[in-house]
Amino acid sequence: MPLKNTGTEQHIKDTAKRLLFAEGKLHATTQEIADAAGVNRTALHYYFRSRDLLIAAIFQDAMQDLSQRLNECMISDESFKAKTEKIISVFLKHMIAFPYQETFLVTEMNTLGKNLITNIQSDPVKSYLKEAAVEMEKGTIEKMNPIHFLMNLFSLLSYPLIMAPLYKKLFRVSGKDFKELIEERERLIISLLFKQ
Amino acid sequence: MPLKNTGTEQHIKDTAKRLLFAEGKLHATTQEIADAAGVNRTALHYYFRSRDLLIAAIFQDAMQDLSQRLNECMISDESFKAKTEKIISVFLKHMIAFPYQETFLVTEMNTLGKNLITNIQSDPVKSYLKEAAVEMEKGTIEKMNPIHFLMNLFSLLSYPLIMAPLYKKLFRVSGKDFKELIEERERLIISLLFKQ
DNA sequence: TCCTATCTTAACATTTTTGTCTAACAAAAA
DNA sequence: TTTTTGTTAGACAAAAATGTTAAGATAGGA
Repeated sequence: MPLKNTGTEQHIKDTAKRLLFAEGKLHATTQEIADAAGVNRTALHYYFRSRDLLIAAIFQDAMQDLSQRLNECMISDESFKAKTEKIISVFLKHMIAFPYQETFLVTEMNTLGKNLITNIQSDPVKSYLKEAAVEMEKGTIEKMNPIHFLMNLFSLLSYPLIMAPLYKKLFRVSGKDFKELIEERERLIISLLFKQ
Repeated sequence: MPLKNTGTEQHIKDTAKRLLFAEGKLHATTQEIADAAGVNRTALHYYFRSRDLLIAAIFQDAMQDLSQRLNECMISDESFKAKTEKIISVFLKHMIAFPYQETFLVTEMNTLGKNLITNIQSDPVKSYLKEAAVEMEKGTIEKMNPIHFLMNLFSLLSYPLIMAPLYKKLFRVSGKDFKELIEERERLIISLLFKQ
């Protein structure tokens, strides 16, 4: 709780978030982060004491942010399909902004991540899964373990963005064309998951 | 090219592959790799000169291995659906054995990966994509940019395994149950991608 | 005006890791 | 038996990165 809030602490966090989760420089050193933020390296220690604490802070921020917005989608008062469309929209925006956040999570799961993951609320997810089961009974989506439905949804959303740098090379697609491909997926995923 | 082939070089590679790509210890030090292989750290330098060269070697091996098997599926003499089933089977086996290899690729794309990716043959992929387009005309799969079809396929295959540690916690599923879930996906993915 | 939180500069200690070198040794090959 | 090969052991140099500390500078608030 700083008395004079100069915004430097937040600026450092934002910069670190951009470097790691947007640009994919997962091994960025404290020096690189400080340089990118235009502050002295000691300022990082002044605010966060250690690199690990800074990283933990930005990861927690990002997860908090995303999971809250997803929870809002999941417990909203709309139809299952409308909810799913919102989830897709929210998640896709997040993935476009921070494509490396999930990769970071996977690589650091064994070390930093352990505690952070347990913070994820699972109640909204459970209620969303229940609704999926109802839809399966109604026949609007194919019958399967609802967990499969969720895995399918997030697979189709996340993976192409995680692999974007590879796919651009492999398919020889420009950044602009790839962006268009990704945008197309919003309705493609819906039409793949829903029968009607 | 050792005169007496004692298998130590291969053993080191296999161990490194297991540590990094199977167990996900992507930051394993030369000491840790040597210990896991039961050899002296000097032996690593004796065979590979540097950590980077060792890593590059195992990554190239693994990519070579996988892409060759996938290419065989893609250019085989079977129906499109049969090919796709084989691709799923081959890729799933690989992902189960080395779930962290793709994550490693993503994190190291900017440094080591640059050269390695260009080695990927894209001709079999191109011919597979053409066949997909034919199937779309026939109506056996939904009409879309064939690149979407391929992205969908690999998304549905890869992502759940990349995220396995997270999903197990999130859904509170045991390793055994999760393995069953993954095995179910083999036919689930087919039924999702093919209309008939 | 004085104080204090914010932030810089600079120097330095520490740790971690990589990579190198040399000596030694066992076992197979010549 | 001698040589070569594969491998260990130990010591060490060098680099990279983190973290600490002390000494200011500066500006806004009391």
